[in-house]
Amino acid sequence: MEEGMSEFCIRGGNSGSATGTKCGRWNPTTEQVKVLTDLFSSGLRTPSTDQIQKISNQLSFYGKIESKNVFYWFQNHKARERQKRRKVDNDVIRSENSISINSFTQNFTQLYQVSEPERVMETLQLFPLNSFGESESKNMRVHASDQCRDNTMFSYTVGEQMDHPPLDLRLSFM
Amino acid sequence: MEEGMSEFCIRGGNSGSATGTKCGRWNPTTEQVKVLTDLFSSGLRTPSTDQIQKISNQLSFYGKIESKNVFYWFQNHKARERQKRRKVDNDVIRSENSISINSFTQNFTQLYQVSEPERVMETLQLFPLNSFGESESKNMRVHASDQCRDNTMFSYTVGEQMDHPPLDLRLSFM
DNA sequence: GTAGTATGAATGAAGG
DNA sequence: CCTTCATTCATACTAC
Repeated sequence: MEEGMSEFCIRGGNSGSATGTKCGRWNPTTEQVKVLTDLFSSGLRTPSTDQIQKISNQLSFYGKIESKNVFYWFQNHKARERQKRRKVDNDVIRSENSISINSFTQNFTQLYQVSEPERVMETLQLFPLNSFGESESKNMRVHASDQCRDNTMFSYTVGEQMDHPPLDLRLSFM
Repeated sequence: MEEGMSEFCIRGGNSGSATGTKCGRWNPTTEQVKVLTDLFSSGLRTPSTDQIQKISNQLSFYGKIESKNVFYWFQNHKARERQKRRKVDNDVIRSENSISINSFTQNFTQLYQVSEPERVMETLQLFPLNSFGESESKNMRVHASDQCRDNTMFSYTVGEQMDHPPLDLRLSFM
């Protein structure tokens, strides 16, 4: 079944991300993950094809990557963020409601901290006209227009350790 | 990437599962494992969010647990059973190719003991301890169609014609 | 204390 | 978007 695995990727510029393993699937480097994460926390959630292309192109500097990897990354990240929030919320609710057998153990149960308080905004210029506050209301989903592919301009620059060209995702027609 | 998920667990109802150690990750008690295993062998393989919540809630009687633990448990258990079965199948094939016939009894049992009826039982009241009865589908997902394509604002659009058909750009770069 | 194994957690990749 | 599968990483546990 798995004979067709094939493909070794030497992981050229890998710098400590994961154990350099033979990969049949994309294994992002830490830099790639950082950039993607920054983009995400900057509000980018569903990049357009153009943006995907540009991001992918830029990230290829750090190692092998394809557009679909970027696409999937955003899909997964978004979905899991949502899923996590949902599960955690429910857990908190449940634990508040339930009797809690051992009292104090459950006292400071899930502090959880859904990561990413914010702390970003290094040098990202983006969204000329859209707040991207990432919802804060737990059970509500309806925030008007999640983010309508409006982010026409999306310029990203890493401030630290510049061994790569700055990411500029301006769309073509701008 | 780390969430701040450390915490420790006192392992409330622990009764001999493992050496009670401080844990950075969930460490199920024997009772919890037993219940989960029972559920699994009853045919439950992919519990819904609702079921996960209930199971988790019930299992919290035995010790600290979160819903994601239940979720992962089922994911892993199912996956590993499948994995095991796959391995067995391969062995069977191999042995069939090489030596053959007389070992078929053994292979037979191996092959067929794992298959299962895939039925979902919503009545998992194996736990007489809590009476909660409401099955509130609190998980309602508004599914607000946040589909705002390009024509969000300027919707004076000519006629009915959208700019383009609802193309799925997923395949464009694969 | 090291190796090996069982298994919790995470995530890339799809499918629908 | 949501769900599921496959693989992999990380760690608790056991045996030596």
